[in-house]
Amino acid sequence: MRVIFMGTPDFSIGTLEALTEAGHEIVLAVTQPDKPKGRGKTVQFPPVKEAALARGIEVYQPRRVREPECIAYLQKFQADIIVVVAFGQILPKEILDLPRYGCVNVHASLLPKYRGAAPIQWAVINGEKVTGVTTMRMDEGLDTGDMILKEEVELTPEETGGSLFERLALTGAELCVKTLTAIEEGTASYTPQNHEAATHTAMIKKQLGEIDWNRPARELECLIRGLNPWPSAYTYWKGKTLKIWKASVINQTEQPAAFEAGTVTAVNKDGIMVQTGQGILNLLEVQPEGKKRMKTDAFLRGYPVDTGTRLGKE
RNA sequence: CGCGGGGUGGAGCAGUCUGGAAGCUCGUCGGGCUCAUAACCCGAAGGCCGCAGGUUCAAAUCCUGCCCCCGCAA
Repeated sequence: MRVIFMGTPDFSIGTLEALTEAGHEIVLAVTQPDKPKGRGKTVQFPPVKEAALARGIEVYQPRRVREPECIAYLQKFQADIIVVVAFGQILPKEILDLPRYGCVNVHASLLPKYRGAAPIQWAVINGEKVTGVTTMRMDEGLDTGDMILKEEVELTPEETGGSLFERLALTGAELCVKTLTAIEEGTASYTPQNHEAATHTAMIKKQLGEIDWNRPARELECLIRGLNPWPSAYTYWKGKTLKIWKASVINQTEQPAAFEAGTVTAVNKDGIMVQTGQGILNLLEVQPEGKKRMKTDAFLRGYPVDTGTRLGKE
């Protein structure tokens, strides 16, 4: 099929590649405009742009897709279908109705759960056991379209936002190819979502990673995994930020907390034990400001931490 | 030219301001003690102090340029 592909981050690339390999003709890749990023504020291409250019695919980066000239431009390509994977802009009805087969979206959750911006990370943060990918025929709502295919993926106990991201990107790519095949063959079925059961996720903000030690250790451990590798969970130590990359929950029976939340209760080769609102969290991998991430025992060589130290904002 | 921290034996750090013997906590190797140990004791190996140039009798330390890593911000 003649496909217009819309996407922006790394997550989208797998699908772009898979569609190409499946023999579809990507006639245009639409992605967000270049933005100054990183330390030197240098302008960088969105990942999808890089991938598209590497394959000789034309790239289009409209500020707003709903502008009339943008719609007119897209129309010229006479695409059979538009595939949208984490594009980052809302599509107006004019575009949704443009191609013969409409617009298909690959969403990284089991709809109708986790509609919205960051379904992958939220699934980890919330301690879900299972999540997945859903393809749907887009309508004007936010992830409200009729579902076409769905595939479940189980989370591992060590799952991080990053690892799940990679797995779902692969799953999504395969599922998207299957979806197009079904559409092309006329065998696709469209299942309306149960809107009553819908849940929504907010965009991940950096501040979400600031650890509130009053929360249960179990929740914090999920938060740490979900926000790894971006934007990471962190606390404060001696006035500087200390990122927490890996931690484990120490089983603690009904004993009442002997320390205030955020207090280091013990330090040894196994890690740094921190009192939380419920249970002890053992810090296994950390990163001081300006330094690389390191195992806790390495951290302790150069930065002695005493029992009783308080973590968090002063 | 967005702001800032850092590059010192295998790891993490101190030393740099106030130039003048390479240090700390570990790891590794050998030996000892011990029923035993991630414990303790003794000993050893391992560093062009990111790279290049400059100042100086003398540079990890001061000056100049470059490379690399990282935090914030976006």
